[in-house]
Amino acid sequence: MSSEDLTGDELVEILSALANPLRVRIVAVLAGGRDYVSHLAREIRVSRPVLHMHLKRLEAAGLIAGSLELSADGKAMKYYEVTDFCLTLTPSNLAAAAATLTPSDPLKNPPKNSTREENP
Amino acid sequence: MSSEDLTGDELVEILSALANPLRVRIVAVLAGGRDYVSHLAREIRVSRPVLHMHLKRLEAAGLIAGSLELSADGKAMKYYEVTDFCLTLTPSNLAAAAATLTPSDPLKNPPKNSTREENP
DNA sequence: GACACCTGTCGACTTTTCCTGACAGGTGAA
DNA sequence: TTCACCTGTCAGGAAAAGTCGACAGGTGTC
Repeated sequence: MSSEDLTGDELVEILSALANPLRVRIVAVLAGGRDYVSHLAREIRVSRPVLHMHLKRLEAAGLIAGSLELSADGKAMKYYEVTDFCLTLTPSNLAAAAATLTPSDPLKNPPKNSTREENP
Repeated sequence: MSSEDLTGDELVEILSALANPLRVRIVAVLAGGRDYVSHLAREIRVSRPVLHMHLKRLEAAGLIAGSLELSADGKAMKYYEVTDFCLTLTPSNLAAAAATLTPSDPLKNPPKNSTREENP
């Protein structure tokens, strides 16, 4: 996973996934070895609902990957591990990514007063 | 500016500064050349108060630098330009940064039900 | 004087993010 | 059955982020 292969939106999603101390810590722990949700929650002292949300966010960004497995005694365990990503952030790199950004979301701008269309 | 020189908190600040489409676009425009606030606001179609906030955020993260100058006709112009940063994000890199994170903020956890310390 | 341009800040509003507590299901062991 | 462990989800509220409009100051030109 390299910086050049990403669209601007994907890059922002990755960056906002990493823009949180707790999520950085999650990635850090998983970088030391794969782990399952409940154990990870005890490891970093957070509740499982919170951890579950952050794991989903990290997985959606493609930074970690989860797999549901069955342990030796038949219990379902969801193991997560990091994907070996490598992003390089430089001004020119960001400029290239910005060129592929969604153009300022026409979905959420106009519902205000739209009196500018009659005056080009 | 390299990834290894940063503390975990600084890294999170940089990441959260970049975790926004508008701010990525600001950096992208400034990567093409320095610019002053009002012109930049027209360039990317945002109001000046909004742009001002985002510029402060980017400057606080050390990604851009502003300098107040006087134009030829005596007007005060605040020019911003990008600093040539270069961050590399990898799992091991994040693990190293996580080791220097502020330890989960003891300032904002306890103010819930504290039946043990009604008398400090 | 009025106007156009530049700089900044303030309060109020809406939206998003984050956390909590309680809930649902499942398995195996005492 | 009861317990301990595993999985997931839901509504509710607190905090932060983002946006908007109006305000303050400055300069120079018509």
